[in-house]
Amino acid sequence: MQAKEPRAQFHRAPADERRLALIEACAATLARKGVHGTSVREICATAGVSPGLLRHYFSGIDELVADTYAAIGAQVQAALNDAVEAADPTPEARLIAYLTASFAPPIADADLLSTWLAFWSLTRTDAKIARLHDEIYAENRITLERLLDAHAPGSDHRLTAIALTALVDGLWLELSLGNAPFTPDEATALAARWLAALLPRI
Amino acid sequence: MQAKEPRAQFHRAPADERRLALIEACAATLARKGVHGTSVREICATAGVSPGLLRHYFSGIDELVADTYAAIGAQVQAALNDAVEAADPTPEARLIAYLTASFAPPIADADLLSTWLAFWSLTRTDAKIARLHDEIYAENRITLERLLDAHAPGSDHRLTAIALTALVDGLWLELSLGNAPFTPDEATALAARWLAALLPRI
DNA sequence: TCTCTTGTTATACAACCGTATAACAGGGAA
DNA sequence: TTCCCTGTTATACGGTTGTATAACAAGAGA
Repeated sequence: MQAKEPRAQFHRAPADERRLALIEACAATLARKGVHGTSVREICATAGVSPGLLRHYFSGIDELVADTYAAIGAQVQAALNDAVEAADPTPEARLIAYLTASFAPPIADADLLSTWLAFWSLTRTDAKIARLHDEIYAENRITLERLLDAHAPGSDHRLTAIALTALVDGLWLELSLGNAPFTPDEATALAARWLAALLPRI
Repeated sequence: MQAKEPRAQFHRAPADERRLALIEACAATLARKGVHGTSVREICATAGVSPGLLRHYFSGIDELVADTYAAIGAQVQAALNDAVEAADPTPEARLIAYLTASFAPPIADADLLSTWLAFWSLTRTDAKIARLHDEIYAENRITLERLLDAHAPGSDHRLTAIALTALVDGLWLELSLGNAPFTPDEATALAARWLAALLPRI
């Protein structure tokens, strides 16, 4: 004699709220389970929602992943901008703040890196993710070039921005990947040193 | 009336050869299809072999992926060492050769990066991959420290090695990810500049 | 030429995948 | 309080996943 299970209770949420919850669950799942372990069912379980609901808000899992990349990218850029605004208002302090924010929370975060790595790897497979990657990195580069121009007006900062981004990314990567044989403070000092080498005092 | 298909022809290969073929097929599949698209059947199809054979040489797909990481890691390290040996025998030339080899084939390669990104992302999920990552990066760091010590004996090169590795990794990443707004030559020049800044002439 | 080992294929299996569909019920509108 | 819309759940489907198993045949040894 099998008693029929009653249908689970639920509550109706505003569309924005549900979309955000699914995006956050997607990011968390990518971080904790990797690309391989991220499925519709896993994401929806994390969001505390039945699997079918995903397709009520997104055309499919690929769209959710892309939207998640866009959201996380905007979130990182916002954290970088916050660090700049919180710094002393001199051009140099703002520049240093932008560069070294990557070595402190919320950017130096193991889960964020895991999610980011998943996106990087998808870049080679998924054309939409690749396009988002280009947009996100272009915006980051433009912001950095603007800060460089405020500090040392007039010259072309394209290569300088590339050089700084590469070092910061490399340090952030090893730092957040775990077991890195250096501290955030050392990373900060290296970034400042690289900046000084690239922009010698006139 | 269905004619029974005859069983496919095959030839028996030495164990080493088959293992290598499967490892190469695994790397190629990770590069072209990503983690998501890499399955037992896909790998074996690439290797031109029936799906069951994978488990004759490896305990499962996870072991094959780990062995592939080890093989690719050794291959990269060998390419770096080759570049050093091909350089002029001065300590400085050997050091520069080691650093800039990442911006030329076979290391600056889109497929290699794709595979490498897949491994990076697995680092957070798979403990065996994480251990391999630590070993590979430790060996890379030790080699670099040795080259640094030959060039500037006596001092502690731990942080210098970290700084150089981070910049080279960051440049290699953006370069191989595609659409990078800089050339391999510019990357080489930046690496040399960073080295000069870190090791000022006495 | 024949035999025997074993590398290889073929097939089966349960579990999972993303998606489609229909039944249900939460909760605002009347 | 009642109604009705629709956000949500439940279930089903075909396809794919990793792995287990048995049948087969390649090719070396006798």
